[in-house]
Amino acid sequence: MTSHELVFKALSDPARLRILSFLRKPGSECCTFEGKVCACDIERELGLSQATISHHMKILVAAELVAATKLGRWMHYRIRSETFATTAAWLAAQAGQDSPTAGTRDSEAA
Amino acid sequence: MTSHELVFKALSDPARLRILSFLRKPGSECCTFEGKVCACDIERELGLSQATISHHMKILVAAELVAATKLGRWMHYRIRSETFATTAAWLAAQAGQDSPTAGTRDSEAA
DNA sequence: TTGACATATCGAAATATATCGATATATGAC
DNA sequence: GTCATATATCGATATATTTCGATATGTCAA
Repeated sequence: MTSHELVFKALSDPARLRILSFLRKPGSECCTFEGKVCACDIERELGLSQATISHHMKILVAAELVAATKLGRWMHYRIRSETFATTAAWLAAQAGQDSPTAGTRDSEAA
Repeated sequence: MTSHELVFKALSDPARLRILSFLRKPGSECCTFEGKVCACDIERELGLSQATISHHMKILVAAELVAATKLGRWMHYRIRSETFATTAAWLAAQAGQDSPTAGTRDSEAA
């Protein structure tokens, strides 16, 4: 599985999209620190079990959409903007004719 | 399922990524016409059954990543660049602080 | 060390997805 | 009309994913 595939798979689940949205604008919950959010906050926000949140976070971290830091007992998570930007650039290249692999044919008219 | 979710789910399968790549640079196959590619070409290229290709094309069209046109007995497909561009822009907005829903907190340091 | 708590992992159940062969539908040729 | 061909749909199977409760691991406090 390519890295882009990993990212797209990570983005194709509603629970994980909610997690990412929450990471961008968390409330003022118990464990939140410097814009990083702990797993317990996400669990409360999403209303899913602790095991399920842990599973989703693992997928988001593997896709490099989220960075994880352990602070004592707590895991703190934050968005990894670089990955969003890289993926956006890849998609934009797919939209245009600017990819080095393109050029043999015109597949774009509308 | 949101439209972005549909797109990401469509992009998270290796067969469909191969189809999109082929649509961008098809060979000079039998049914290809004006940069549009027929289902039989994709079937030959991917080495999957006709039923499976039909299934994947339906998903790509539903996600609006591909446009389909019926020409006689043939379905002709082409990339829909707008959707790639729109999705790229959405991802870029997720990466930055420029979303109107953001701003209450700093979730970006690296 | 013991106890409490945050998170990870395990095993299982429910649901979704990818894939195929078989068949149905639609279109062009005759 | 009948036949051949291109694609769609159906039904089945294999695999993957989401979710949970239970349990393990790791860390802090006393």
